Formats: sequence, structure tokens, C-alpha cells
Amino acid sequence: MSLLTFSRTVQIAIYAMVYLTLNKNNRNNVSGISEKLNVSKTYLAKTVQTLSSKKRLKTTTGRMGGIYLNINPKSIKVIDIVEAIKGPSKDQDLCALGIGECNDDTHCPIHHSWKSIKNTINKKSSNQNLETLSLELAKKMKN
Amino acid sequence: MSLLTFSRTVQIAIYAMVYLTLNKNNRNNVSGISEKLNVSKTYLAKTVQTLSSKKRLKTTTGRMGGIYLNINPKSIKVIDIVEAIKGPSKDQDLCALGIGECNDDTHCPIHHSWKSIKNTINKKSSNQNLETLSLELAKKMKN
DNA sequence: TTATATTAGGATAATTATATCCTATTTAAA
DNA sequence: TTTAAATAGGATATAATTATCCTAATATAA
Repeated sequence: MSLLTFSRTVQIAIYAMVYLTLNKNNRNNVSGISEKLNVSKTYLAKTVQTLSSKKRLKTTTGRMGGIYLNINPKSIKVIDIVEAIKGPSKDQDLCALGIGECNDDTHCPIHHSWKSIKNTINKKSSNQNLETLSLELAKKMKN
Repeated sequence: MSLLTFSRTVQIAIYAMVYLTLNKNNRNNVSGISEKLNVSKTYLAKTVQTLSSKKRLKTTTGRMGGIYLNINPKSIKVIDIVEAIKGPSKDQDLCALGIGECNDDTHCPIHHSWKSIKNTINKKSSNQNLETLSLELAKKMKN
């Protein structure tokens, strides 16, 4: 069951960034990653282009070119990747029902109920940078 | 900050259903609700039509017609409204990155990290039916 | 210097989501 | 019986997202 999902572009962006973290010691390029992750090469290329223009990763052209992480994966959070793709969040995004003004005083009918859910998402996702995501994968932890 | 949002149609659907719960003793119709909630009348009408065909609410035509809750608001959860609009969730929706097979054994790189977030969302949203949402509003609780 | 492997980026196609319009149907009131 | 107030539902318009195509630019290897 999943009430909420990332857009396809955001999914691909996160996926690629985690892949780059896991494989930061190798040379990576769009073709290779698209095959490994089984996503469309052209679509991945466009997404990478966006991430590059927003400085979330670095690219080099030419024969030995490819894609590299720009910054320490410890300092990259999921929210950064979402923002790189979707732009900064608008006022309306703060409200589950898309109402402009939604705070503790003036709010939509589900403001209080969803506030704690949003807090949980934010708290948990703040603790998750690309490195911890990758480490968890490496350990193959069960929970 | 909001990583995840409902689609506009889902937002309008939830909003209307909560409104119907809060005003179940009055006669309600599309025009009135659209004015009160400040959403487009024609768009709301279409959304109501979907909710009606999925039995999440009841409508009557004609001069004294209108919109009514079909079932006890205690038994209507947000997930029901989402499903009425978007249809049953697909396998890929279960994975934050949209990969088909994503479980504790075979999974995407962020499966474990996001599993606990998804659990929290599911747990909290299961406790929330339309009546509790409305009651919270009525109390104007702070949290 | 030429061929090849890469990303860049503009154009555009395809699909889905959002939103409106129009006419039909239904029902009750006048 | 006519009129008015309502939803139903098909058609369509608009916008955003998703996806691909093509050519240019770049850089390395042969």
C-alpha cells in the first residue's frame, strides 16, 4: 500500500545518485547505468542533465567522459535530489490538500492529523544521506 | 518541506469527503461545496462523479438533489479515497523507486531506509478515518 | 588527423493529469 | 405541465509529465 509516491523522474534521479555512490570508484556513464538499473537511456540522460545543471553531479564529455558525484555523498540528502528535479517547494506543497495558507492557526481539515506524519517523514529523511542509504544496502540489513 | 504530495484530484476528493462529514446534517451539493472550499465547480463535479461511481458517496439528481456520504464516516479512510481516484495500487507503487520486485530479499537501494517511513505512514493513516479527521478539526487541537 | 565514445541541448512526440463545456437526464416545485 | 435545480456523462481543451530523437560539441584514442 502506498498513498504517496515520487514522480518517475525523481525516482530515476534518486536511483542514479545512489548507484553513483555505490560505484564511486569506477567510471560511470549514462549507457552503463541505464543498463544496470534497467531504465531508459535517453530519459536517464535528460535526468542526469538536470542533476548536472543543478550541481548535484558532474559530467565530462568526450571519449572517456562520464558521470561523477560532485560532492561528498554524506552531504547529499533525498530532499536535495527531489528539489533539483522539482524546484523549490511552493507554499501549497506544505499542505496535504494544497491550500495556500495552512499552519497551526489557519489550516485545512486534515492539517493536524497529517502534521505528525509529515514530521516523521522529514525527520527520517533528514537522517538519510546517500552514504547511509548505500551502507544500508551493502549490509543487506533486515528490519 | 514536502517530499511527497497527493495529486490535485486526490486532494479535492479528500477535501470534499471531509466537508461532507463535517456537514452531514445539511443538504450539500456541488455548487455549494465548490464555493465553500474554493475549488472549481466543474472539476469538483467530475471528481464527485468518480467517487460516486466507486461508491464512496451517493448522489441524487433533480431539483432537491445533492451529495451524501454513503457509509459511516468512521469506516472511510484516506487510503480508500486515494484508491477510488487512482485505482488499486500496482506492484511498482510498493517501491519508492518504482521497481517491480521490491521486498526484503530482492529490493531497490533505498528499500530498507524507506520501509520504516512507509510503515509509519500506513500505521498513522490507518488510524485516521473521516470522523476522526473531522473531530480533530472541531476541537482545533494544537500539537 | 581521423574515428569513436561520450554528454549537451533543442525539438518534439506520447501520455497522463487537470480542467472546462455542452447536452441529457432526473426530480421536485410552481 | 412547465420550469428550475440538480447530477451524468461524453467530448474536448489545456497543461504537465514522461519519453525519444536528432544534431552539436567535446575529448580521447588510434
